[in-house]
Amino acid sequence: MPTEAKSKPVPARTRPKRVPLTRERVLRAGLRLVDERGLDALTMRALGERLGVEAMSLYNHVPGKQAMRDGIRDLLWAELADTIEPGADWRQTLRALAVALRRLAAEHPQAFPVLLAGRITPAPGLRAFQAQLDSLSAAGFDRPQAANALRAVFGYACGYAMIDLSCFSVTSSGEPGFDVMLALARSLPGDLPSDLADIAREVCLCEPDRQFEVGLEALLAGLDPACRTRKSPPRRLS
Amino acid sequence: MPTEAKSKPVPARTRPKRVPLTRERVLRAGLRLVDERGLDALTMRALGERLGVEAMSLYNHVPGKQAMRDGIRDLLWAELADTIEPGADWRQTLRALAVALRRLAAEHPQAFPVLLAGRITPAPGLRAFQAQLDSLSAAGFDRPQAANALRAVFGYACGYAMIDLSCFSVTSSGEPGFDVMLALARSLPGDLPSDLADIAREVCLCEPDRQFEVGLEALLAGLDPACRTRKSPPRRLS
DNA sequence: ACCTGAACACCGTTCAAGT
DNA sequence: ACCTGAACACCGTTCAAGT
Repeated sequence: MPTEAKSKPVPARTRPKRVPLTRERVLRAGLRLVDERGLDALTMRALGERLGVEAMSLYNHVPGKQAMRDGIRDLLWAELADTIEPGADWRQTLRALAVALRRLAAEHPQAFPVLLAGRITPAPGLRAFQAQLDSLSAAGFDRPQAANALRAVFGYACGYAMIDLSCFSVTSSGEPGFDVMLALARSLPGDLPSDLADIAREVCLCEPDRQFEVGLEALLAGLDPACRTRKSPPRRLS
Repeated sequence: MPTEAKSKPVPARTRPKRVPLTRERVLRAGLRLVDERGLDALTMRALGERLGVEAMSLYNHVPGKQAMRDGIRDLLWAELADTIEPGADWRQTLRALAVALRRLAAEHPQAFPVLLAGRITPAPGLRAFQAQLDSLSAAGFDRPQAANALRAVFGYACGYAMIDLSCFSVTSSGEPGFDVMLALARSLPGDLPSDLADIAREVCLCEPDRQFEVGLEALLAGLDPACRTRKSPPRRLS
């Protein structure tokens, strides 16, 4: 750029460039704030400070705090939708939804609960649901069956992920390492009877990654419409 | 009682009797407040008013607001534990846990999310888990298998219940009545493309009560240790 | 022992004023 | 068009003071 140092003096202080605020930027900073310091730390003033601006400026881009929470929720839904990779058959498609949900929870441990806070699923989520339902329809599910299967898998994955969060806040990776044991021990209240502490350990230290899939496969098998037409599953002897 | 109007004058105004405040009473009023007006409405001042007392008095019974939320969470766990009716075999036991969870969500639509808010399950919940694990052990599950089955069913029921809450905030009972359709239509944002509105209707209006059990039975079938020892489920032809 | 009034720091939100 | 200062009502919490 030859015309660089021409017209304006550009006073030596190359100030932070004044990146303009925008709804998108505000919401994204809000999500980061929640992820790092928890939902209670999401404060107009704290968020303003993080963006180098007074709290009142945020109202130029987001109508209020409730709207900000809704916006953050929409960000999560969008991230979920972008993360689902379409599968070849209905099983793959539902599996992809389930693992995307659990990955979302792992990446936003503190923000994840707001995903389900609203009363209705926002548009990006509905679009993802649409793709799921279409895949199920193509595989021979009628529409109500498809909606049911979607609900069941979505619920399973969500609930499993939330339990991960309340047990494995430290780490959600494979082996029950020594550090996890230690962190768990520290987080148990001191006055807990030792038999109950054992229970807590048992429930927390099973292999969540593998077992998540065991349960998921069980669910998928049970949702197969080919299985559900026959009334009693056991083999006939004739 | 013959000695009734004896010693004290009992001045005509039979005042509200001054029921003494207590930790239990404070927490229970807090739960009711959350159920009626939402988690954001849980305020020391509002709760004090409801109890006929200034906000600061609450600190004599509960150390602070976070402790109050924890206490409310413990109330929910206790109610869950009291609501589970022990079953004859492991299937019945897990079923009972699942339906108790979903009933809890239906009875405390606004408070239910705080059940999973904490980092660790409180004692009444652990005791319920203990009973579940014992039942599973007795049925031939080894301990890790038992913990896995518990996690899977708990997660499924929780997640399913949360979806109920975000769809059926109006009513969660059987038939998709006209009022539900109406309420749903009202809660959909006006600018939602009509094909996405159709998706929302499909997902919300399936028969959640019946389908909850379909998914649950599928899961239970898949968790049966008798099924999981064989590697590939399809029948052998020999 | 339990409740209260006054006080402090902090929060969401509004609005007139700046540029 | 976007940001700010001052202001208001409300919140959590502390503490000395009442009974």
